[in-house]
Amino acid sequence: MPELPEVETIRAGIADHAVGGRIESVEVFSDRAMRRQQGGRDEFAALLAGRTLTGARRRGKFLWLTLDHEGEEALLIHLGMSGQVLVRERTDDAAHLPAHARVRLTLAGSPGNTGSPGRTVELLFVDQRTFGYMWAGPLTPEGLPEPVAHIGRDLLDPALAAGTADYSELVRAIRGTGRGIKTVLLDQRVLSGIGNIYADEALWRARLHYATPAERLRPSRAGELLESARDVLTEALAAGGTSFDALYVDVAGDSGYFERELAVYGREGLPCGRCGRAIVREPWANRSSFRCPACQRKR
DNA sequence: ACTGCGTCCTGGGGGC
DNA sequence: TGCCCCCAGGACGCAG
Repeated sequence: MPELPEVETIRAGIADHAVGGRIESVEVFSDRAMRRQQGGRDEFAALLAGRTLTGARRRGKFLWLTLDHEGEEALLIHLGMSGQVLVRERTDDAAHLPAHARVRLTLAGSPGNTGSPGRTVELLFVDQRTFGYMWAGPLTPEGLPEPVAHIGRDLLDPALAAGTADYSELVRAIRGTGRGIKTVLLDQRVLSGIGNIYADEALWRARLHYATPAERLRPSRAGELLESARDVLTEALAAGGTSFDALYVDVAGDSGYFERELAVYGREGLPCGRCGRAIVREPWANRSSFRCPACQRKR
């Protein structure tokens, strides 16, 4: 399930294997993947045709590829819960497209920084559960695609290094609400990139119960939680992301290896790595939360 | 203004 | 063995 580390892995893969390519054709197989595009698939295709991919950027779970005439327009990708991006040699046989292929871009020119110029590759957006989408359109003056304009910075953004003004503002924002701390961690407007898996992992590291009212955290405690979250994201990124059922793969089709590092998520009944108590799974906001009942008490 | 809940979707797996 | 229901979840829209 793609959260920040998985999306960053994909961003880096696209930078290596697709940026520099010129979009020769755009094939949209699913209107649902175009649901954020006002003008639908025709507008999407018209905007992209002939453009060259100049860079791959990310904020939280949002990934976008800048287009030539830098600073003006971009191709946005959100992976939802099951989205993948595959970049591979172009195949003519449409029957060999993966199941759930939603969009295919054919890239010519000089795609990637490792291959030889003149080859042709395809960038496939594959998404079984269809919560993901693509969108093409203008960048705001801040350099963000319009659907990203309201999304907060993420913990790998240098602007959120500990001690910066933005970091202090983030701590204030977190403590400025009585909502449960996990709800705040998942609010992409406050802080982006964290989903259900890494929220539970960060809370375990910080020994916090998910329902703790955010306003009850002292600034130092909020800071500890943020550093726990930053650590878990960084470690997961180093491992290439988390994968459970092959729904997530990187651009080459390889799965991540962070699953084995998880302390609580998906580990109901297994011993806590700190105290040995059995991890519990509890219904939370129409989903599940995993925690150690001893290390993360409700107080 | 702010919060929280329902909704979209698919296929794998468990239970009967 | 077969069928049905549940479950996973990101982000947004809407109700209160």
